[in-house]
Amino acid sequence: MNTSEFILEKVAPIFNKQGYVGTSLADITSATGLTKGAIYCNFLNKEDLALKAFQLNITVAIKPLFRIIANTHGSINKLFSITDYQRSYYDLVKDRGGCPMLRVGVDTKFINPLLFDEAQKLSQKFINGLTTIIKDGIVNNEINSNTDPDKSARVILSLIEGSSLLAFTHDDQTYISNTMDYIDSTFINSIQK
Amino acid sequence: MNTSEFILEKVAPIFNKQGYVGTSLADITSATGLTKGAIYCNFLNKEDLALKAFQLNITVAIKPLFRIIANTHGSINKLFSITDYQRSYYDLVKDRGGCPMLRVGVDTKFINPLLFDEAQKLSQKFINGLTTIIKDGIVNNEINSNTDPDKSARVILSLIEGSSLLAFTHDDQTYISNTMDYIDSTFINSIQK
DNA sequence: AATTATAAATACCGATCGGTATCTTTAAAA
DNA sequence: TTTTAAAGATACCGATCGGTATTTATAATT
Repeated sequence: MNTSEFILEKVAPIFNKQGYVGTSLADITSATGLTKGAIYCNFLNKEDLALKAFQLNITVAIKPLFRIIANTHGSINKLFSITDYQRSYYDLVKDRGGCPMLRVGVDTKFINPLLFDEAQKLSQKFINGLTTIIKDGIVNNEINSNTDPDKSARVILSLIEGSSLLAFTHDDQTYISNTMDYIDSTFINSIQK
Repeated sequence: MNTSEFILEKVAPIFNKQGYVGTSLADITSATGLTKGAIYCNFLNKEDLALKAFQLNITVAIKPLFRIIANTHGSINKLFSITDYQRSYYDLVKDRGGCPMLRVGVDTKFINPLLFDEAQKLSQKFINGLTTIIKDGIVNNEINSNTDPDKSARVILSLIEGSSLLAFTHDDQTYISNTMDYIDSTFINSIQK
Protein backbone atom coordinates (compact mmCIF):
# COMPACT_ATOMS: atom_id res chain seq x y z
CA MET A 1 0.00 0.00 0.00
CA ASN A 2 1.46 3.34 -1.01
CA THR A 3 1.22 6.59 0.93
CA SER A 4 -1.61 8.05 -1.16
CA GLU A 5 -3.79 5.04 -0.44
CA PHE A 6 -2.85 5.18 3.24
CA ILE A 7 -3.87 8.83 3.45
CA LEU A 8 -7.15 8.19 1.66
CA GLU A 9 -8.09 5.32 3.94
CA LYS A 10 -7.52 7.47 7.00
CA VAL A 11 -9.13 10.59 5.62
CA ALA A 12 -12.16 9.34 3.65
CA PRO A 13 -14.27 8.59 6.75
CA ILE A 14 -13.47 12.03 8.17
CA PHE A 15 -14.66 13.85 5.05
CA ASN A 16 -17.82 11.74 5.11
CA LYS A 17 -18.48 12.58 8.75
CA GLN A 18 -17.52 16.24 8.88
CA GLY A 19 -18.08 17.39 5.32
CA TYR A 20 -15.77 19.26 2.97
CA VAL A 21 -15.43 22.57 4.83
CA GLY A 22 -15.69 20.83 8.20
CA THR A 23 -12.57 18.80 7.53
CA SER A 24 -9.37 20.79 8.01
CA LEU A 25 -5.81 20.07 7.00
CA ALA A 26 -5.10 19.77 10.72
CA ASP A 27 -7.70 16.98 10.95
CA ILE A 28 -5.97 15.28 8.05
CA THR A 29 -2.43 15.52 9.39
CA SER A 30 -3.43 14.36 12.87
CA ALA A 31 -5.42 11.40 11.50
CA THR A 32 -2.55 10.27 9.29
CA GLY A 33 0.35 11.20 11.52
CA LEU A 34 1.89 12.88 8.48
CA THR A 35 2.75 16.51 7.84
CA LYS A 36 1.26 18.92 5.33
CA GLY A 37 4.36 18.44 3.22
CA ALA A 38 3.53 14.75 2.84
CA ILE A 39 -0.13 15.44 2.08
CA TYR A 40 0.62 17.96 -0.64
CA CYS A 41 3.26 15.65 -2.04
CA ASN A 42 0.51 13.11 -2.74
CA PHE A 43 -2.45 15.35 -3.63
CA LEU A 44 -2.85 18.60 -5.53
CA ASN A 45 -4.91 20.31 -2.86
CA LYS A 46 -7.74 19.75 -0.39
CA GLU A 47 -10.34 19.51 -3.14
CA ASP A 48 -8.36 16.82 -4.98
CA LEU A 49 -8.03 14.88 -1.73
CA ALA A 50 -11.75 15.25 -0.96
CA LEU A 51 -12.70 14.09 -4.43
CA LYS A 52 -10.57 10.97 -4.19
CA ALA A 53 -11.82 10.36 -0.65
CA PHE A 54 -15.37 10.46 -2.01
CA GLN A 55 -14.45 7.96 -4.71
CA LEU A 56 -13.01 5.64 -2.06
CA ASN A 57 -16.16 5.98 0.04
CA ILE A 58 -18.19 5.05 -3.05
CA THR A 59 -15.93 2.09 -3.74
CA VAL A 60 -16.52 0.79 -0.24
CA ALA A 61 -20.20 1.63 0.16
CA ILE A 62 -21.92 1.45 -3.24
CA LYS A 63 -19.75 -0.18 -5.89
CA PRO A 64 -20.07 -3.64 -4.27
CA LEU A 65 -23.83 -3.39 -4.75
CA PHE A 66 -23.38 -2.58 -8.44
CA ARG A 67 -21.19 -5.66 -8.75
CA ILE A 68 -23.72 -7.86 -6.98
CA ILE A 69 -26.52 -6.60 -9.23
CA ALA A 70 -24.44 -7.33 -12.33
CA ASN A 71 -23.81 -10.89 -11.13
CA THR A 72 -27.46 -11.55 -10.26
CA HIS A 73 -29.83 -12.80 -12.95
CA GLY A 74 -33.48 -11.91 -13.32
CA SER A 75 -35.03 -8.50 -12.61
CA ILE A 76 -36.91 -9.51 -9.48
CA ASN A 77 -33.80 -11.27 -8.17
CA LYS A 78 -31.77 -8.13 -8.85
CA LEU A 79 -34.26 -6.04 -6.88
CA PHE A 80 -34.13 -8.48 -3.98
CA SER A 81 -30.34 -8.37 -4.07
CA ILE A 82 -30.55 -4.59 -3.58
CA THR A 83 -32.74 -4.78 -0.49
CA ASP A 84 -30.58 -7.62 0.80
CA TYR A 85 -27.50 -5.43 0.40
CA GLN A 86 -29.17 -2.48 2.10
CA ARG A 87 -30.02 -4.59 5.13
CA SER A 88 -26.33 -4.66 6.03
CA TYR A 89 -25.68 -1.14 4.74
CA TYR A 90 -25.92 0.51 8.16
CA ASP A 91 -23.15 -1.67 9.59
CA LEU A 92 -21.14 -1.27 6.40
CA VAL A 93 -21.00 2.54 6.49
CA LYS A 94 -21.57 3.17 10.22
CA ASP A 95 -17.91 3.95 10.94
CA ARG A 96 -17.71 6.11 7.82
CA GLY A 97 -20.58 8.33 9.01
CA GLY A 98 -23.34 7.22 6.67
CA CYS A 99 -24.12 7.14 2.95
CA PRO A 100 -21.52 9.11 0.94
CA MET A 101 -23.99 9.91 -1.87
CA LEU A 102 -26.36 11.45 0.66
CA ARG A 103 -23.55 13.33 2.40
CA VAL A 104 -21.99 14.84 -0.70
CA GLY A 105 -25.34 15.51 -2.39
CA VAL A 106 -26.41 17.66 0.54
CA ASP A 107 -23.04 19.05 1.56
CA THR A 108 -21.44 20.31 -1.63
CA LYS A 109 -24.21 21.71 -3.86
CA PHE A 110 -23.49 25.36 -3.06
CA ILE A 111 -19.84 25.15 -2.06
CA ASN A 112 -18.03 22.63 -4.28
CA PRO A 113 -19.34 22.11 -7.83
CA LEU A 114 -16.71 19.51 -8.68
CA LEU A 115 -17.66 17.20 -5.82
CA PHE A 116 -21.36 17.86 -6.29
CA ASP A 117 -21.09 16.87 -9.94
CA GLU A 118 -19.65 13.52 -8.87
CA ALA A 119 -22.55 12.91 -6.50
CA GLN A 120 -25.01 13.91 -9.20
CA LYS A 121 -23.47 11.52 -11.69
CA LEU A 122 -23.50 8.65 -9.20
CA SER A 123 -27.15 9.27 -8.35
CA GLN A 124 -28.03 9.30 -12.04
CA LYS A 125 -26.10 6.09 -12.60
CA PHE A 126 -28.01 4.45 -9.74
CA ILE A 127 -31.35 5.52 -11.21
CA ASN A 128 -30.36 4.42 -14.70
CA GLY A 129 -29.38 1.01 -13.37
CA LEU A 130 -32.70 0.61 -11.57
CA THR A 131 -34.60 1.77 -14.65
CA THR A 132 -32.82 -0.79 -16.82
CA ILE A 133 -33.60 -3.58 -14.36
CA ILE A 134 -37.31 -2.77 -14.48
CA LYS A 135 -37.37 -2.32 -18.27
CA ASP A 136 -35.70 -5.71 -18.69
CA GLY A 137 -38.21 -7.19 -16.26
CA ILE A 138 -41.06 -5.97 -18.42
CA VAL A 139 -39.46 -7.36 -21.56
CA ASN A 140 -38.85 -10.72 -19.87
CA ASN A 141 -42.40 -10.90 -18.49
CA GLU A 142 -41.24 -10.70 -14.89
CA ILE A 143 -42.77 -7.29 -14.25
CA ASN A 144 -46.16 -5.84 -15.19
CA SER A 145 -46.05 -3.95 -18.47
CA ASN A 146 -48.04 -1.07 -16.96
CA THR A 147 -45.12 -0.31 -14.62
CA ASP A 148 -43.34 2.99 -15.30
CA PRO A 149 -39.63 2.03 -15.13
CA ASP A 150 -38.24 5.50 -14.48
CA LYS A 151 -40.83 6.47 -11.87
CA SER A 152 -40.39 3.14 -10.08
CA ALA A 153 -36.62 3.57 -10.10
CA ARG A 154 -36.99 6.99 -8.50
CA VAL A 155 -39.29 5.58 -5.81
CA ILE A 156 -36.82 2.80 -4.98
CA LEU A 157 -33.86 5.17 -4.70
CA SER A 158 -35.95 7.60 -2.61
CA LEU A 159 -36.71 4.73 -0.24
CA ILE A 160 -33.05 3.73 -0.06
CA GLU A 161 -31.68 7.21 0.57
CA GLY A 162 -34.56 8.34 2.76
CA SER A 163 -34.30 5.32 5.03
CA SER A 164 -30.52 5.80 5.22
CA LEU A 165 -31.03 9.39 6.37
CA LEU A 166 -33.51 8.29 9.04
CA ALA A 167 -31.32 5.42 10.24
CA PHE A 168 -28.37 7.75 10.78
CA THR A 169 -30.49 10.55 12.18
CA HIS A 170 -31.83 8.19 14.85
CA ASP A 171 -28.83 5.82 15.17
CA ASP A 172 -31.16 2.96 14.43
CA GLN A 173 -30.71 0.56 11.54
CA THR A 174 -34.31 -0.69 11.75
CA TYR A 175 -35.29 2.40 9.75
CA ILE A 176 -33.51 0.73 6.85
CA SER A 177 -34.69 -2.84 7.46
CA ASN A 178 -38.31 -1.71 7.89
CA THR A 179 -38.20 0.07 4.56
CA MET A 180 -36.49 -2.86 2.83
CA ASP A 181 -39.26 -5.10 4.22
CA TYR A 182 -41.73 -2.79 2.54
CA ILE A 183 -39.91 -2.96 -0.81
CA ASP A 184 -39.65 -6.75 -0.62
CA SER A 185 -43.20 -7.51 0.40
CA THR A 186 -45.32 -4.68 -0.96
CA PHE A 187 -43.49 -2.68 -3.62
CA ILE A 188 -42.02 -5.57 -5.59
CA ASN A 189 -45.29 -7.47 -5.18
CA SER A 190 -47.17 -4.57 -6.79
CA ILE A 191 -45.02 -4.54 -9.92
CA GLN A 192 -44.38 -8.31 -10.20
CA LYS A 193 -46.36 -10.26 -12.78
CA MET B 1 -39.75 43.70 12.28
CA ASN B 2 -36.84 43.95 14.71
CA THR B 3 -33.17 43.52 13.90
CA SER B 4 -32.94 39.92 15.15
CA GLU B 5 -35.74 38.87 12.82
CA PHE B 6 -34.16 40.80 9.95
CA ILE B 7 -30.84 39.02 10.47
CA LEU B 8 -32.51 35.61 10.67
CA GLU B 9 -34.43 36.14 7.45
CA LYS B 10 -31.26 37.05 5.60
CA VAL B 11 -29.10 34.38 7.18
CA ALA B 12 -31.36 31.32 7.44
CA PRO B 13 -31.20 30.48 3.71
CA ILE B 14 -27.40 30.80 3.78
CA PHE B 15 -27.01 28.33 6.63
CA ASN B 16 -29.34 25.95 4.80
CA LYS B 17 -27.32 26.21 1.59
CA GLN B 18 -23.78 26.24 2.93
CA GLY B 19 -24.10 24.38 6.20
CA TYR B 20 -22.93 25.35 9.68
CA VAL B 21 -19.15 25.39 9.15
CA GLY B 22 -19.56 26.59 5.57
CA THR B 23 -21.29 29.78 6.68
CA SER B 24 -18.84 32.36 8.03
CA LEU B 25 -19.42 35.53 10.01
CA ALA B 26 -18.25 37.37 6.89
CA ASP B 27 -21.08 35.72 4.91
CA ILE B 28 -23.48 36.88 7.59
CA THR B 29 -22.32 40.48 7.76
CA SER B 30 -22.25 40.88 3.99
CA ALA B 31 -25.73 39.36 3.59
CA THR B 32 -27.22 41.62 6.23
CA GLY B 33 -25.17 44.75 5.61
CA LEU B 34 -24.53 44.83 9.35
CA THR B 35 -21.30 44.51 11.31
CA LYS B 36 -20.20 41.82 13.71
CA GLY B 37 -21.04 44.17 16.58
CA ALA B 38 -24.67 44.19 15.50
CA ILE B 39 -24.80 40.43 15.04
CA TYR B 40 -23.34 39.68 18.48
CA CYS B 41 -25.66 42.28 20.00
CA ASN B 42 -28.61 40.16 18.83
CA PHE B 43 -27.25 36.60 19.19
CA LEU B 44 -25.00 34.89 21.70
CA ASN B 45 -22.70 33.36 19.10
CA LYS B 46 -22.66 31.62 15.73
CA GLU B 47 -24.26 28.47 17.13
CA ASP B 48 -27.14 30.41 18.66
CA LEU B 49 -27.70 32.14 15.33
CA ALA B 50 -27.55 28.88 13.41
CA LEU B 51 -30.00 27.24 15.79
CA LYS B 52 -32.54 30.05 15.41
CA ALA B 53 -31.96 30.10 11.66
CA PHE B 54 -32.80 26.39 11.58
CA GLN B 55 -35.98 27.05 13.56
CA LEU B 56 -36.97 29.74 11.05
CA ASN B 57 -36.30 27.38 8.15
CA ILE B 58 -38.53 24.82 9.86
CA THR B 59 -41.22 27.42 10.42
CA VAL B 60 -41.23 28.24 6.73
CA ALA B 61 -40.77 24.75 5.28
CA ILE B 62 -42.39 22.20 7.59
CA LYS B 63 -44.59 23.82 10.24
CA PRO B 64 -47.25 24.86 7.64
CA LEU B 65 -47.66 21.18 6.79
CA PHE B 66 -48.20 20.28 10.45
CA ARG B 67 -50.89 22.98 10.61
CA ILE B 68 -52.61 21.70 7.45
CA ILE B 69 -52.60 18.14 8.79
CA ALA B 70 -54.14 19.33 12.07
CA ASN B 71 -56.90 21.12 10.17
CA THR B 72 -57.67 18.19 7.87
CA HIS B 73 -60.10 15.51 9.02
CA GLY B 74 -59.86 11.80 8.26
CA SER B 75 -56.67 9.74 8.09
CA ILE B 76 -56.70 9.21 4.33
CA ASN B 77 -57.43 12.90 3.80
CA LYS B 78 -54.53 13.79 6.07
CA LEU B 79 -52.20 11.56 4.05
CA PHE B 80 -53.39 13.15 0.82
CA SER B 81 -52.83 16.60 2.32
CA ILE B 82 -49.19 15.62 2.94
CA THR B 83 -48.51 14.57 -0.64
CA ASP B 84 -50.39 17.64 -1.84
CA TYR B 85 -48.12 19.82 0.28
CA GLN B 86 -45.00 18.07 -0.93
CA ARG B 87 -45.94 18.72 -4.55
CA SER B 88 -45.21 22.40 -4.02
CA TYR B 89 -42.33 21.74 -1.60
CA TYR B 90 -39.61 22.14 -4.21
CA ASP B 91 -40.73 25.66 -5.10
CA LEU B 92 -41.28 26.46 -1.43
CA VAL B 93 -37.72 25.69 -0.32
CA LYS B 94 -35.86 26.12 -3.63
CA ASP B 95 -34.40 29.53 -2.69
CA ARG B 96 -33.52 28.24 0.77
CA GLY B 97 -31.43 25.40 -0.68
CA GLY B 98 -33.64 22.41 0.06
CA CYS B 99 -35.17 20.62 3.02
CA PRO B 100 -33.76 21.93 6.34
CA MET B 101 -34.35 18.63 8.15
CA LEU B 102 -32.32 16.82 5.51
CA ARG B 103 -29.58 19.45 5.57
CA VAL B 104 -29.14 19.59 9.34
CA GLY B 105 -29.58 15.83 9.78
CA VAL B 106 -26.65 15.20 7.45
CA ASP B 107 -24.57 18.27 8.20
CA THR B 108 -24.37 18.49 11.98
CA LYS B 109 -24.25 14.93 13.35
CA PHE B 110 -20.49 14.94 14.00
CA ILE B 111 -19.86 18.65 14.38
CA ASN B 112 -22.76 20.27 16.24
CA PRO B 113 -24.70 18.12 18.73
CA LEU B 114 -27.07 20.94 19.68
CA LEU B 115 -28.28 21.48 16.12
CA PHE B 116 -28.32 17.77 15.38
CA ASP B 117 -30.52 17.17 18.40
CA GLU B 118 -33.04 19.64 17.00
CA ALA B 119 -33.11 17.83 13.66
CA GLN B 120 -33.48 14.51 15.43
CA LYS B 121 -36.41 15.77 17.49
CA LEU B 122 -38.13 17.19 14.42
CA SER B 123 -37.70 13.93 12.51
CA GLN B 124 -39.15 12.00 15.47
CA LYS B 125 -42.07 14.42 15.69
CA PHE B 126 -42.79 13.91 11.99
CA ILE B 127 -42.76 10.11 12.37
CA ASN B 128 -44.92 10.25 15.50
CA GLY B 129 -47.45 12.40 13.67
CA LEU B 130 -47.61 9.96 10.74
CA THR B 131 -47.89 7.00 13.11
CA THR B 132 -50.80 8.63 14.91
CA ILE B 133 -52.59 9.32 11.62
CA ILE B 134 -52.37 5.67 10.62
CA LYS B 135 -53.33 4.38 14.06
CA ASP B 136 -56.39 6.62 14.03
CA GLY B 137 -57.21 5.40 10.54
CA ILE B 138 -57.22 1.81 11.76
CA VAL B 139 -59.46 2.69 14.72
CA ASN B 140 -61.85 4.58 12.43
CA ASN B 141 -61.97 1.77 9.86
CA GLU B 142 -60.33 3.88 7.16
CA ILE B 143 -57.13 1.82 7.07
CA ASN B 144 -56.55 -1.95 7.07
CA SER B 145 -55.99 -3.30 10.57
CA ASN B 146 -53.04 -5.38 9.38
CA THR B 147 -51.12 -2.18 8.61
CA ASP B 148 -48.10 -1.55 10.84
CA PRO B 149 -48.46 2.15 11.77
CA ASP B 150 -44.85 2.79 12.74
CA LYS B 151 -43.33 0.95 9.80
CA SER B 152 -45.68 2.71 7.38
CA ALA B 153 -44.82 6.06 8.91
CA ARG B 154 -41.13 5.36 8.37
CA VAL B 155 -41.73 4.40 4.75
CA ILE B 156 -43.68 7.60 4.08
CA LEU B 157 -41.02 9.83 5.62
CA SER B 158 -38.30 7.94 3.74
CA LEU B 159 -40.16 8.65 0.51
CA ILE B 160 -40.57 12.33 1.40
CA GLU B 161 -36.94 12.92 2.39
CA GLY B 162 -35.46 10.66 -0.26
CA SER B 163 -37.38 12.31 -3.08
CA SER B 164 -36.40 15.73 -1.72
CA LEU B 165 -32.73 14.72 -1.84
CA LEU B 166 -33.07 13.50 -5.42
CA ALA B 167 -35.00 16.58 -6.54
CA PHE B 168 -32.30 18.90 -5.25
CA THR B 169 -29.47 16.67 -6.42
CA HIS B 170 -30.84 16.82 -9.98
CA ASP B 171 -32.52 20.25 -9.86
CA ASP B 172 -35.74 18.57 -10.92
CA GLN B 173 -38.94 18.72 -8.92
CA THR B 174 -40.47 15.78 -10.79
CA TYR B 175 -38.48 13.51 -8.47
CA ILE B 176 -40.86 14.70 -5.76
CA SER B 177 -44.07 14.67 -7.80
CA ASN B 178 -43.34 11.17 -9.17
CA THR B 179 -42.89 9.85 -5.65
CA MET B 180 -46.01 11.63 -4.38
CA ASP B 181 -47.91 10.03 -7.28
CA TYR B 182 -46.73 6.69 -6.00
CA ILE B 183 -47.87 7.40 -2.43
CA ASP B 184 -51.26 8.64 -3.64
CA SER B 185 -52.04 5.85 -6.07
CA THR B 186 -50.18 2.81 -4.79
CA PHE B 187 -49.09 3.21 -1.18
CA ILE B 188 -52.29 4.68 0.23
CA ASN B 189 -54.29 2.25 -1.89
CA SER B 190 -52.45 -0.67 -0.31
CA ILE B 191 -53.30 0.36 3.26
CA GLN B 192 -56.79 1.78 2.62
CA LYS B 193 -59.77 -0.33 3.57
C1' DA C 1 -31.48 70.27 28.68
C1' DA C 2 -29.09 66.64 31.02
C1' DT C 3 -28.98 61.76 31.90
C1' DT C 4 -29.34 57.10 30.84
C1' DA C 5 -29.75 52.94 28.29
C1' DT C 6 -29.32 50.54 24.17
C1' DA C 7 -27.91 49.33 19.59
C1' DA C 8 -24.61 49.27 16.26
C1' DA C 9 -19.90 50.40 14.43
C1' DT C 10 -15.05 50.16 14.85
C1' DA C 11 -10.94 48.17 15.78
C1' DC C 12 -8.74 44.61 17.42
C1' DC C 13 -7.57 39.72 19.45
C1' DG C 14 -5.24 35.01 19.13
C1' DA C 15 -6.10 30.91 16.60
C1' DT C 16 -6.64 28.52 12.63
C1' DC C 17 -7.28 28.32 7.71
C1' DG C 18 -5.26 26.29 3.06
C1' DG C 19 -1.11 26.45 0.81
C1' DT C 20 4.03 26.72 -0.30
C1' DA C 21 9.16 27.30 -0.34
C1' DT C 22 12.92 25.17 1.51
C1' DC C 23 15.52 21.82 3.84
C1' DT C 24 16.53 17.00 5.08
C1' DT C 25 16.47 12.28 4.59
C1' DT C 26 16.57 8.10 2.02
C1' DA C 27 17.22 4.90 -1.40
C1' DA C 28 17.85 3.74 -6.09
C1' DA C 29 20.71 4.50 -10.25
C1' DA C 30 25.01 5.29 -12.36
C1' DT D 1 31.19 5.45 -4.19
C1' DT D 2 29.09 9.18 -6.11
C1' DT D 3 25.06 11.15 -8.10
C1' DT D 4 20.31 11.91 -8.55
C1' DA D 5 15.57 11.96 -7.67
C1' DA D 6 11.85 11.67 -4.83
C1' DA D 7 9.35 11.77 -0.31
C1' DG D 8 8.47 13.87 3.58
C1' DA D 9 9.48 17.32 7.49
C1' DT D 10 9.98 21.98 8.83
C1' DA D 11 8.99 26.53 8.91
C1' DC D 12 6.59 29.94 7.22
C1' DC D 13 3.01 32.82 4.30
C1' DG D 14 -1.15 36.01 4.02
C1' DA D 15 -5.95 35.47 4.73
C1' DT D 16 -9.69 34.38 7.27
C1' DC D 17 -11.75 32.34 11.30
C1' DG D 18 -15.07 33.29 15.53
C1' DG D 19 -15.24 36.41 19.12
C1' DT D 20 -14.74 40.76 22.07
C1' DA D 21 -13.56 45.33 24.21
C1' DT D 22 -14.31 49.87 23.25
C1' DT D 23 -16.28 53.70 21.04
C1' DT D 24 -19.99 56.16 18.84
C1' DA D 25 -24.63 57.25 17.74
C1' DT D 26 -29.43 57.31 18.84
C1' DA D 27 -33.47 57.75 21.25
C1' DA D 28 -36.14 57.51 25.42
C1' DT D 29 -36.39 59.17 30.31
C1' DT D 30 -36.00 62.34 33.85
